[in-house]
Formats: sequence, structure tokens, C-alpha cells
Amino acid sequence: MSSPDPHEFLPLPQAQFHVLVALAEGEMHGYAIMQSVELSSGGVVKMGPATLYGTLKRLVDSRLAEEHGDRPVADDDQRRRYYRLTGLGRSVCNAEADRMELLARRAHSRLRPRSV
Amino acid sequence: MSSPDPHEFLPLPQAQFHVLVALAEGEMHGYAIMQSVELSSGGVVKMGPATLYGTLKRLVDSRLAEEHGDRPVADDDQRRRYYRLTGLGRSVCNAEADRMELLARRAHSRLRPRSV
DNA sequence: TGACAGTATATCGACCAATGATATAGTTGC
DNA sequence: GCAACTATATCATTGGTCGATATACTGTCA
Repeated sequence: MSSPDPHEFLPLPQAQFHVLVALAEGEMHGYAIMQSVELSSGGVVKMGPATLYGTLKRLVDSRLAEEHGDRPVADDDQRRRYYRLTGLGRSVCNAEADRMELLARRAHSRLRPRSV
Repeated sequence: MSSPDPHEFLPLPQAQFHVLVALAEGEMHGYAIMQSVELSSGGVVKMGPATLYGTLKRLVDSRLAEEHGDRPVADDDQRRRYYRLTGLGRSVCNAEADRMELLARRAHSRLRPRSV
């Protein structure tokens, strides 16, 4: 049994990528993901609950993320549901980041062509 | 009269960004954009006619791209409709590329944290 | 010259993703 | 005990994407 090729998931919908990048920081619960996305995008990307929980469900369904039952020793909140990346999720996130960086670089080099 | 802030267009839908990046290479007609996107993404992004022409219409409506009537001297084809970036389109494409590169870098640094 | 592959634009309908609004309830601080 | 915040969840709608299909022009070569 081999896991599927990460490249089959590309290109990843934007919301899914944002959630994966947040989870790459470490395991996290839903509300924290919302805050992380908004914060680390400088407020440009605002993810509401509908987008977040819908996206989270899709990521779990496609095995890029998973819920787990480990409760933190301190500062717990019973309502929280914790999520983390799967191995596949890490690969896909990495592959998508590669693709995006390449695309962004291409855009930059075309827009401000210096020292041609 | 001042043009709108490029940041109001962010985040840009993926298809729109791909078309802007293609047009950043130079003015181009629709079919050439399709080929450019597929080619320069290594075949990962395949843009069909429905996505392309719908996206092109949206870009023109929001003034990020414009059609123009300059026909090439050689190798013309009467059916072709040529498009190019507007000044606003360049700014938006550049701002979106900045955002994406930052996001991709963040993803990479979280996924393979070395020499922290 | 007529058949064919490729080029080029265009639209329909279906599907999936994203979003704003709203709901419900637990938690924290005062 | 109340207000603000935290946290998850779903509904209904909109918007974006896509496969399929249509139409017609161009270039090639037999």
C-alpha cells in the first residue's frame, strides 16, 4: 500500500493551502487556524467559520489533515477539536509551496526584468 | 482621478493570476494564454476554454487587462483577439506575487526548518 | 480539392469552493 | 450574573472552475 502522489492534489484550492500552512506550524484547533491565517496574512485573507470548517472537513476527507484526541495539559478548552497534518498533507503542502514560489518568481521576473 | 488600490483585489482567484502572469510576458491572444499557462506550469495547470474566456472577461471588466486592436505585421490570424495588462493589472499581479512568495516561503520554513 | 489536424473563440450546464449570516453554547473576567 | 470573547457548526447563496460541445478559420499534404 503506497500513499497517493502529492502532485495529484495540485493545484490546491487557496483556502485549503492556507489551512495546511497554518497547521504546518504545529497542531492547532479550528479557531486558532482562523486567527493564524488572518494574522500571518496581515489581514488580507479573512477566513470565516463557513470557509474554515468546510475546508477542514475536505482536508480530513482527503487525508491531508486529521483530528486527534491528545488534550494539552494546561490551557485546555473542552470545546476545542485539534487537527494536525498527515504525512501526505506535509508532502502536498510542500509541493504546492514549490509550485507557488516558482509561479511568483516567474511573475516577478516578468514584471521587473532587470539586468537583461 | 486615482486608480484603485491594488491590494483591494487580493487575494486573486488562481485562474486570474495565471492569466495575468501569462500576459506579463507580453501581449497575447486567448489561445496562446492557454498554452502558456499549461506549458509554464509543466502541465500541472490545464486551463480549458470555459475557464480562460470567463476569466478573461472578468479581468477586462475589472480593468486588470484590456483588449487592443494592434495587429501584428506577420503571422496574423483574423480570428485572434489580443489582450495586454493595464497599469493596474501589473500592480495587482505584482502585489499578488509578493503575497504568494511570502506564503510559500512561510510554508517552506515551517515544513523544513533548518538552521533555526 | 477535399479531407484532416490544429488553431481560435465562445457558451451551456453542472459541480465544487468560498462566503456572509446566523445559531448555539462554553469560557473568562469583572 | 452579565458581557465579550472563544469555539464549533450549518444554511443559503454566490462565484469560480470545468468538461463538453459548437462553430468556423487556417495550414498541410496527398
